[in-house]
Amino acid sequence: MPELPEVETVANGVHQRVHGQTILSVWTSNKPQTFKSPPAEIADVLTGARIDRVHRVGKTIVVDLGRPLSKKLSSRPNPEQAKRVEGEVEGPASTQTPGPAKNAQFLIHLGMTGRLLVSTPETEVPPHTHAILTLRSGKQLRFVDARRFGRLSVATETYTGPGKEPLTIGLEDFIALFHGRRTPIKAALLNQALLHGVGNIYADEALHHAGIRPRRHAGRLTRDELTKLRTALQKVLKKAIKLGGSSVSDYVDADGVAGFFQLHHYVYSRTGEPCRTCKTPIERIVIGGRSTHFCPKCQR
DNA sequence: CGTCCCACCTGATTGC
DNA sequence: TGCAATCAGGTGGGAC
Repeated sequence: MPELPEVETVANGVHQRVHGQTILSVWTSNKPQTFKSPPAEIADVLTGARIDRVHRVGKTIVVDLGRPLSKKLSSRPNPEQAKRVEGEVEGPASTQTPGPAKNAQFLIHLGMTGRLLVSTPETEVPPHTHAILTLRSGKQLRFVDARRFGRLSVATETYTGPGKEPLTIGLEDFIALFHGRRTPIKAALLNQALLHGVGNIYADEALHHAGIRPRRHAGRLTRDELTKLRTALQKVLKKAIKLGGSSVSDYVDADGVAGFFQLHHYVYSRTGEPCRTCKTPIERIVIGGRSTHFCPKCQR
């Protein structure tokens, strides 16, 4: 489910629930595909770290980690951690507890079905759970992902994502992204190396709002059309974030996905239904292997 | 290098 | 009802 608005909603919800807390222990599943960094490294970096901030870059949830200054971390000492910390240079070792290097980050990509849940330990662990972080408050942060397209990793350098942020990119930069590209504009919008965060739903919705056919070559769109497209994209994403804020809170509680489908789509998943603007039936085609929905009358 | 296409997975829905 | 085929909001790698 997760495109930029969903990921932002989840990140904000998780931030509110867990920021400032220290990670006491980490459990990971044995499904190697889920882990882009070795599970042992993830556990090593996370254990003892403090969650300073949870935010979003593109479609990735970024957890900024810090090292708590305090004395007592865990009741059970961990020899591996102790060894690693000795080797670190910064700060007086006596006041540092184990944890990541400065500016370390925990990166979570939800893939198609990934969920981040904040649960009590008593809550039954759902099927397809791949990571559990136990926090000092006693709560657990759990990563659950049935389809296993999601990915977990740690980074030591600040993660900036593969492309530009759709919400903040300036007009000239936006126009330049598409210059000379022969690929359909729909495919270009999905290319995370250009804009990161835009997925199938919001690409279709933005193109409809801008009145542009999804098969148009990106490089042949006029300045005027690209100006409209940027405005439409930002408007659609912002509106979805606003709606998501209230309806997706369940993502981080117990039961996941409830509610986000209330979103007011104009074309996505509305094949054959009347266009909300002109009543013409919405058409579905395939571009780059992705289903694509548009109004043949409103979009040219 | 840019673009296309498929594999990677499980589960929900559709169709026979 | 049962079961197989189809489809799903994402991405990375190999083919062209």
